[in-house]
Amino acid sequence: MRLNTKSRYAVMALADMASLRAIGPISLRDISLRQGISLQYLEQIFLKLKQHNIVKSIRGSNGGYILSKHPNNLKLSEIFLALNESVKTIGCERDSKKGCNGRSAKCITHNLWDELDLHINDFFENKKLEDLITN
Amino acid sequence: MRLNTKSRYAVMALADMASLRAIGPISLRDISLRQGISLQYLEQIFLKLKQHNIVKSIRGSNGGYILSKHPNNLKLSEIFLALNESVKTIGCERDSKKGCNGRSAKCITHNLWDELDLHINDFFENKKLEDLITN
DNA sequence: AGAAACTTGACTATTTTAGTCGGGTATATA
DNA sequence: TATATACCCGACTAAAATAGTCAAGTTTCT
Ligand code: FES
Ligand code: FES
Repeated sequence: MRLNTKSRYAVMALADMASLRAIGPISLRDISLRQGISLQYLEQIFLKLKQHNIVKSIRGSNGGYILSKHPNNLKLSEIFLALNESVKTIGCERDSKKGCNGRSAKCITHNLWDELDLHINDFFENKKLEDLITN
Repeated sequence: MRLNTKSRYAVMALADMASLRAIGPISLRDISLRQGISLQYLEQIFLKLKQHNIVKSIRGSNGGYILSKHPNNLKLSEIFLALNESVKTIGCERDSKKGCNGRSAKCITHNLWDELDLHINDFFENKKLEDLITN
């Protein structure tokens, strides 16, 4: 069970931004250099972050991105949501009438995976971006 | 972030066995039919479960598998361990001197993933197989 | 003897991941 | 206004992981 790099890099990049406590925009190029993440990969990631209003973009020379919210107010769950990295340890399609084994009823372990998902989501709900840079 | 089918099936199959509360061995063929899991895939899974002493095998006709422990005493973490399904959401190699970005220091998010791993492992440590069949 | 059931290694199709490539568009500044 | 900087975005791809299947056993019960 592992996290994908997009989600990890997103958190890394945003933590990088937050730790600067900058006023103006921060360019992806700088984040790329500081964090060792491919610039073009960062662009993919920030496209989604922008669509979910986690960052705002400023185009053109001297442009870059700024955080839409104060790090104290940005839950990690919002970041994961933006990247479609849903926690879905479960086997069955969530809305389907059929269970994970193609039968109609929920399987014997269904509730377990539901609980696990909740447990993991709790973690992300209770972590703020600020928490990453203050200790 | 998803669980692989081997781990899910392992828990399903063991829960199936536990819920029978049988005295004698239970054949994979029966589990396969009841739970809708490929017999040959189950064989792969039970090989590992046996190697980790979670089940014992009885060969020959009327053979099958029996649980090595009472379901009340079998933590889910043991099952995941048996299938090498370690929780490793982290980016860097755990023992390496280098961080996830190839640099020497730990990255800004390293502690976060460590905490997440602990959080998830807690869940598995505190769940017993018995918990799946009593409610 | 024959059937049931475990044992094991090798193989493979599919899917997912982790990116790269290439061509844009917008804007600050000289 | 020229130019460099930096965001924008769809398409593509190599590599790895996943989710199995296949084949050829061995053991033991009846
Ligand atoms: S996990 Fe939902 S039916 Fe099996
Ligand atoms: S996750 Fe350990 S150094 Fe980045």
